[in-house]
Amino acid sequence: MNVKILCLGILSFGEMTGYDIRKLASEGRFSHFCEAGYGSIYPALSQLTEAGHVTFAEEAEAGKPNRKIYSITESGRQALHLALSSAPGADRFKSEFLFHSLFADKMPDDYFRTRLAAKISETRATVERLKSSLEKCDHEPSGFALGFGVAINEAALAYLEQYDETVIMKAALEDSGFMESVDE
Amino acid sequence: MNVKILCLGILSFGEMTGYDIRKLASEGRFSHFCEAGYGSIYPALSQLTEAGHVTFAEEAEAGKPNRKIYSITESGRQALHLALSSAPGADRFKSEFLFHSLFADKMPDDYFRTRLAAKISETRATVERLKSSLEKCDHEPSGFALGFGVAINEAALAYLEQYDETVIMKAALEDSGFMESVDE
DNA sequence: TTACCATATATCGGAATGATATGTTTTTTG
DNA sequence: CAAAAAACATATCATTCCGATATATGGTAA
Repeated sequence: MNVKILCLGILSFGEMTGYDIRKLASEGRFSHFCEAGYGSIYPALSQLTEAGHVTFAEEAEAGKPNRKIYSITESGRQALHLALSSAPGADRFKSEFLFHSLFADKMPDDYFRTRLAAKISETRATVERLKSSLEKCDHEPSGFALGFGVAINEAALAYLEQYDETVIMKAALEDSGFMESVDE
Repeated sequence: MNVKILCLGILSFGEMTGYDIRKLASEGRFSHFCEAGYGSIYPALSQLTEAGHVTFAEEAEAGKPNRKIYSITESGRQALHLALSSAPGADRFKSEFLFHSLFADKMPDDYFRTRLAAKISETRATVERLKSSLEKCDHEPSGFALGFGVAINEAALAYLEQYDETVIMKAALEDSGFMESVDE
């Protein structure tokens, strides 16, 4: 998901600074399906300015250095429209947690249980955050995207919680010496 | 998710070529939570060889150019263990589809419906693929990861299908002129 | 008052992405 | 059966992206 198109898309909702764009993209209401840091946003905005797809008004208040408020141009809207016209690339999910979990059997006993617990509370927090964003949201397309986020995170949470219970049960059975008496 | 650690992790399951690693990472049973192409795997393997974390046996059969079968070394296992010891980074989900969907109301009528339909069949295929992998899988940790993939993709599918129905209903109502008669 | 956090811009090295080049073997299909 | 397509296998390269860091100010909490 090209950062330039991402910037154009976000700016199509209203003018703002590069700082604001980063906030929306990596903390705000778009952050559950995209990600972009300063290191990609500022260069993207420079290139977009050069190409005439955005312009900025420099605000030079007393003391404060400079504050560039970017806004999308007509040519920028056309570029965005063009990008939206071709089919979107495939979704991609990356999970270091799942990667780590592959080696659960080669790591200390508490390894997986600790990570699972952390993941559960993290996911719970994500669900809460997305739900409250969804409640406040009056823009239908954003609501659709937020709803998607809620749906998959709730499913993830349910899966992890269910797994957690079976793990706890297993551990209890092993501790009580029940497994050995059955296995051997 | 560092490609070097990814390679070490995959090689910890058995020796194989760079080609095989790419296949597992971007088509195989790990591909639903990671992604790596030749452009990152081959350099990673070179660096890992230099560092002594992997070694390779060059197979020079008649005609065939070269086939490097990589295997992890003891130092590689230690490096992997070390990487696994620190907490995993946050999961990240990127969706061009959701990004595109943000602009549904500014695009032609059939725009969103077409993309939604495509996404639904794509997701259905993903669910099927993951489920069949899960059935064949006898490695418990991999089963956990696959189960996670099934869970979130099934949730995504359910969400999209439900949304699709409401979209179809709305379109039908609008076409029949029902909406106008109510709205005005 | 000292530290810390939010605002805001910007750069830089290292890493990853995506496409492409090259060449062989195996499989499919007309 | 031959031609075409797909799979096998390594490798590089330009562009893009990531993560950390530098800089500077104003507000707020310890």
